[in-house]
Amino acid sequence: MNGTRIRALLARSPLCHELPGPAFEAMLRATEPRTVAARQNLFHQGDAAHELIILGTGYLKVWQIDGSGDPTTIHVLGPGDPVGAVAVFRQVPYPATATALLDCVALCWPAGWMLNLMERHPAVRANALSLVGSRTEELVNRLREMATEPVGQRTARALLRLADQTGHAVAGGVEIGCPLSRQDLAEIVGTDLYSVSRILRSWAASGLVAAGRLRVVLLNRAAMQRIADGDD
Amino acid sequence: MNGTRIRALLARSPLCHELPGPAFEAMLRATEPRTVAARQNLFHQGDAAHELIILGTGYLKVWQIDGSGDPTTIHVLGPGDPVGAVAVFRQVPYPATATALLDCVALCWPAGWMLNLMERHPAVRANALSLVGSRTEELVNRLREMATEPVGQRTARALLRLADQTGHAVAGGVEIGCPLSRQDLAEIVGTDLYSVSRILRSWAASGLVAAGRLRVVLLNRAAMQRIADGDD
DNA sequence: CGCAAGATTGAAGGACATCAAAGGGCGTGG
DNA sequence: CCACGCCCTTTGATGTCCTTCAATCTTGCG
Repeated sequence: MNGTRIRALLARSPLCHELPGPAFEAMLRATEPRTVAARQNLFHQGDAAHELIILGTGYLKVWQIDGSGDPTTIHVLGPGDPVGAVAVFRQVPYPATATALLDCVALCWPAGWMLNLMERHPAVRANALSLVGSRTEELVNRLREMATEPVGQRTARALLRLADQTGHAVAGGVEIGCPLSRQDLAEIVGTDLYSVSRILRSWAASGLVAAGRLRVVLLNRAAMQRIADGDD
Repeated sequence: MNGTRIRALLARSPLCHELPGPAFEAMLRATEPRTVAARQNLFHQGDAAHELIILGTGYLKVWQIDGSGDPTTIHVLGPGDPVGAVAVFRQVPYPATATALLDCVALCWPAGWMLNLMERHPAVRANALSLVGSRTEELVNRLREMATEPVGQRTARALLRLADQTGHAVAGGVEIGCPLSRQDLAEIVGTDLYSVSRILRSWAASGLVAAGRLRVVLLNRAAMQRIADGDD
């Protein structure tokens, strides 16, 4: 990842919005890029939040494991997304584990450096607040869906979100941009891999999606949206 | 609610932590207390967030309704808790409805006044950030529980949270401090009132709780904690 | 006393998780 | 280059937890 691309990425990052020029340049100079191979962890649930991370390239999932060993995926994040920023700003340990779905480049800043920047530039804190706010809003939606909607509907929502976030156009539809197994999808939706497999299969049969190994292509967005909205 | 009590309440409020004395006094002077009768709404999903609210007395629930009319309770809030603060700071409409469970006194400040205070005092924004952060952490936990745990376990967790938050000691146990019907509990747990009724009844039979009309008393906290932890 | 709101209980059915087994792709190493 | 093995995926059978529907009971209050 070269300097020009990093600059462009950072300029679009929610944390740098309305950041004064000199502060932005300082961030650019201070970044410590780090590569993480697919399936490796960027950090682990319980680790001290030493550094602020903005994902440069690749995709990762942020997930938690509960008392009985059941994993749940909280977020899937892509280029430009801050990772674990809340923990850094609150100065608490990471509440979840971040695992690379693909080889990733992570832009890192030491936590102390970033807190210092925040003290000197209110815009950073304002951006952090608005970032956390929008994440919270999404979590509330997920919670409501989990509480009230059946598995099929939640799966449709997950695919639509992933398509918006990571999708790229292919012949006839939009392909989810990161490799997700049925198990991965199950951990996002809150079910098991068997249910996901059956649902995808039935949608494939009716031409809604094309499903392959670690791969899903959305073929009919409108119909998927209707399912997500509960208009079975 | 008299001035002394308001002062004490505000001093303990997470939003006022480390707020300079003069700013604190200004907040005290600027507050516009408002009473809200039980079952009335403080604000409604979609309303413009034109005031910041800190609950003075009483309890309220913050809830959303989904496309098919199914309600979900996001939070139960009590004295000292900010209500809808995220929407005010982000300057977006309230994403949920706040309904009083009891007669309430709400301390209100015009949104503009509060945003101005925030511009002048970084501590306010810092407090807002840490508040949203902790709410987010709780939401993530709720999401994980909703995704992986059975109804009984989630109900146990809800009762424990409510006891910690609103409970007061009574003969033999801790009584939940706000009146919640089986339907209310169901909307918190993510199930229906019939399941809640059956669960509470079976727990009452084994001496874990005492359940009455709009009333639950936790009689055996340790056993309830074991259920919440999945050690059936 | 009677009504209304809340709570309980039973019966029935369905959606979904679980268990078990077998069927593909893909990379790797022989 | 082929074959082996691993991981991902599919599919069937089975069971159960939970929702749904319907009816009755309880409690507090006007």
